[in-house]
Amino acid sequence: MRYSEMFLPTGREIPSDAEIVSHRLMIRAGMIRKLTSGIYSYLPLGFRVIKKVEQIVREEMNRAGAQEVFLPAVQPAELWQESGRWQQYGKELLRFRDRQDRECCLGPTHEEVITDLVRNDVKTYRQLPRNLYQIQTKFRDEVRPRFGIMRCKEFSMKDAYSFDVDEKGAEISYEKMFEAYSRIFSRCGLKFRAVEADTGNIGGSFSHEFMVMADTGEDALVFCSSCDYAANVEKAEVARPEKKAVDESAFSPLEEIHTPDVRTIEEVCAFLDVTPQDVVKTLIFLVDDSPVAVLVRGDEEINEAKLRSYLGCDSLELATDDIIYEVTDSPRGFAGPINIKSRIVADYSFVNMTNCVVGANKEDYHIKNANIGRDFKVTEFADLRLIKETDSCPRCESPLRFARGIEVGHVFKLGTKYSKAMKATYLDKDGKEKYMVMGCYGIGIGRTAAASIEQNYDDNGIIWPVSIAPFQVMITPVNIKDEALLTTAEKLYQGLMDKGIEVILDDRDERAGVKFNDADLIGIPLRITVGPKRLAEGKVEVKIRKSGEVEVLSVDEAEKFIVDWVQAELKADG
RNA sequence: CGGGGCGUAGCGCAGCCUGGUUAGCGCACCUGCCUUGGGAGCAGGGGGUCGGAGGUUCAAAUCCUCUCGCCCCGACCA
Repeated sequence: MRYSEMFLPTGREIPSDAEIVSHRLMIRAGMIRKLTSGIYSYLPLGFRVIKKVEQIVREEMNRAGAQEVFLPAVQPAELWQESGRWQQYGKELLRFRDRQDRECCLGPTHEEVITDLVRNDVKTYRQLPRNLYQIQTKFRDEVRPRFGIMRCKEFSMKDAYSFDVDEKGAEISYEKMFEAYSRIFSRCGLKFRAVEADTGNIGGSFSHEFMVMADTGEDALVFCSSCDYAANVEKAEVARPEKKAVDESAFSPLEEIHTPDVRTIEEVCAFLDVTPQDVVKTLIFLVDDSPVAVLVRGDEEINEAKLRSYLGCDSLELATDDIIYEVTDSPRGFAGPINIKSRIVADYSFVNMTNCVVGANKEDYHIKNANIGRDFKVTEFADLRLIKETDSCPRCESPLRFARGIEVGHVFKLGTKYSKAMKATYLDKDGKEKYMVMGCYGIGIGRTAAASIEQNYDDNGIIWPVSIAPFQVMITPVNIKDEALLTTAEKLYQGLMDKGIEVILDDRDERAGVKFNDADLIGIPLRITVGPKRLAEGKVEVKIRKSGEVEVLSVDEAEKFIVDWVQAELKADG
């Protein structure tokens, strides 16, 4: 392409509403523009990157035996009612009515549609396994879109769905996708890790997230320093501590203490001169409309994802003051397990606590020397707390490392969650009707592109890996009014295009500095500078964006160098 | 949904507190000259419902009320 003919509005100013590097650079490089909150247009340069990512995804999905389909964005409510998610999904699901007053939604994901499709056309084990995927616009009405296209409402996602005859088959499908994903993100030039993850809204038994390592990532991750355990902190397990023998003779007598206006753990510790390890934190949650008291040691935090998963509930939120009053006969800040009017579940951190401080369920009072068994009963213990730096690996007990990441892909073992709800069955060899076993697999296309920028940039702009670069080469004649320079640049331009190289000829009547800065900003991997000094010797310069290395070559040598270099880079990523 | 901030030219901002010529600056844009290896210089020029509505006033970008939008923090969430 000739730069002079391109729609490529680059900018020098840093957009004031962009917080993270990828967002700023995508705006400045003329890749995207915001239409409204969480909704973006892709300009030609940005769209080329998207297409590159999509192509890599297609190639690897096809290689893994998946087949591409294209499902509707608008979906009828009935399907979602069948799966139960019409109620569960919450406000992120954009619902509306058509002119016949039928309830519809914009698809945030496509389990329902694909399951409906497959149940109608797959009847026998002979038609299984199958894996279908699509690359399509999803709509999720995010509470707070942010970071440009990193978390937006309308976005392009590759979603794949596998259908198998049994768990064993589903396991194989899952492994194939896991491998395909690893290849995809490697080819996109990303440094990533797969981590165990919570299954959230999608459900199912087990999942891995593919995380691009970046400090600006929204997810916190934990890794074992010696074994290969890696997990999202919202999923990370904490080992159950050994239950110590209880010595009831060491129990001190219960003591109710007046603690006016003392509510938080810090206030309790200061007032009673104890440590957070001595205090029981009692949190009241509203779980599918009934209250549940959750106990955790005072220095620990509840992990709501784990709690949600343990309780198997649709909705979970911290209780309002009204509910707290109902359950504890007191305002917020004085809840405790003794005589509380709700179900109690406790985190493992609570197992070995003795003579602890608890709320009295009475305004302005706490109780000292509370003991499980003697003073109250707890029958449910579970791993409910957030992992922290001082914890050790739940698998091998080695020290842990923490880091942040961007979730670019997520693979799920769904089991029969959707096939049961929506009666997706097949007949096995014995003529018996069985539920298909499903998996689903997503990749955020735009997010993958943005994540690449988070990992590859410098003060001057983006540094694309060749595999997803919008163009591979930029030719920069330093002065287009110099006939010799322009002629040489044109010759290179034609020659490289003939060899299948994607190239921009910067034929603008701009000063060299402007062109260099734009080339760096939009991150083209190679730049050929055609200038008078070198051309006098019949040479041009080829500069490698990522290393800054410069090769001085004749025109023919430059062509060959570039073709070879591009091939080598593509091979290295693949 | 709670807390905070911001809406003035394509972008980045000043002016508002303390109302008063024709609403400014930088970048970008157009014309001409000049210049051409890391965002040049000079001269001239175009572009504004000051987010919107209502109100106060002789007079509103400025004060008041309502409203819409955007951003950040939290809550929430693949």
